[in-house]
Amino acid sequence: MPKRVDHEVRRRQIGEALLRIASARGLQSATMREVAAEAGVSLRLVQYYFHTKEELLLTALAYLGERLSARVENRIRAHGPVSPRSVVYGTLTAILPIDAESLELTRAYTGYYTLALTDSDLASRHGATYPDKVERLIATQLRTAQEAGQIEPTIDPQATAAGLLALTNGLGSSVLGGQRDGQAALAVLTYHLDRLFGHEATKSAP
Amino acid sequence: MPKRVDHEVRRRQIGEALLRIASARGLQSATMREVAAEAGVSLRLVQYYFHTKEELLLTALAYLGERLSARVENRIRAHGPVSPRSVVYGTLTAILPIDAESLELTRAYTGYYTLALTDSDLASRHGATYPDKVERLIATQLRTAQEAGQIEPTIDPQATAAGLLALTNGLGSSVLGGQRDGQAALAVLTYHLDRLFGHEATKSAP
DNA sequence: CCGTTCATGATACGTCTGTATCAGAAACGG
DNA sequence: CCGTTTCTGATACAGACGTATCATGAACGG
Repeated sequence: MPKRVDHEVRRRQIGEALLRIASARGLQSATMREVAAEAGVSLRLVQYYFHTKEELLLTALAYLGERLSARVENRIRAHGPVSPRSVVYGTLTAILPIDAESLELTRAYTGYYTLALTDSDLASRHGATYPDKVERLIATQLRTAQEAGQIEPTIDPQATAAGLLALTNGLGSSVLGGQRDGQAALAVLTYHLDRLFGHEATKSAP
Repeated sequence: MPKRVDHEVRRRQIGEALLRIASARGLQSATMREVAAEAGVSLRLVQYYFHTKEELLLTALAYLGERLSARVENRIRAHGPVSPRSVVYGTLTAILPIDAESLELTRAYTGYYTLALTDSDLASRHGATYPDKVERLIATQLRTAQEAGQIEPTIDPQATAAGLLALTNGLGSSVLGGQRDGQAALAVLTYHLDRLFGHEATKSAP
């Protein structure tokens, strides 16, 4: 039986093509024909690997989630010694659109986010637990930092974690909207982290 | 000359119908036919008052901006004595989706925001100066509060203002996404304002 | 009452969409 | 070489979209 190609590889190629279109021209421009052209395959093949568009949309969303998670983990590992501050910094800067990859990811994510606001099918068929996970991760790190005496004991870790994540998301929106560039957003985020942790600590991070 | 109706009134009725659809079912559901049905008029009349859909979209966006500005001003005036803290609090809570009106406004705004990310026509034909205005307003208030000794002299008003606005926008996104309700978001915002200003001041605000 | 304005109705056109169906070509394992 | 798998091509269909064009009715100022 001549099974030349891995179906999962083809599906991922097509799914990534959709994400590129969603990032560059918006999710409403990601039609079956456009995705086929972007992936360099025929429309017929897209229908071959994804029987319906909803399946393609959901699969690409799963790929997007995987890439986001992988980026967060990579950024955490890349920021040297594993301290609460570096974990929080790595996590939040992974979400912030400061380079080409995070720009593509956040732009595509915004499209899905807006679609999920009105298409309840997408929201129900997709676990929206991602932001909650990140928020809990940060809250845990803040508690650890508090026990280690690295941040003020009077702060509320839960409220602060929610605030930091919301701050980062809001900064990301302003970057996508063209209100400021990624470096300016990173400066604002760094400023707030500096006020939370010691002022001199963040400067040593790359 | 029998000029029975005010054209501006009719245009506003139709434009508001589009905003209701954009908020409830998304901007992609706001077709000419749907808008006509929502406004209770014929499709022909929508074409009569708006020669093209882009004109309708831009006009409704202008109405949305007016309603947002009016809401901010009303909230500022409603929060009693005009202090920097009450102005900042009123401004930010006007943006936060905590009641029916702000929910509709922020939901419609999100649709336009996402559309503007990819349709450069909309972005160019519309002054995106709104967030900048709000940020400058808050920064000014923070400077005033700093001169009056109401907040710490070591904080950066500009970075703090950008952070507060981004925080509020991020909290709003989490409310729309169903991650938390409006009251929880308001609690997080109040917590951060309490840490910025005196802890006992915000409690007196309604 | 008469003419202008406001408004409706039915209908149509061209385009794009997701989806489906035909046939057929290219590649590779046995 | 043969058969299965992978992939393409052309084409079609029904529906929705923005837009346009007909005719026609209702209301009100002069």
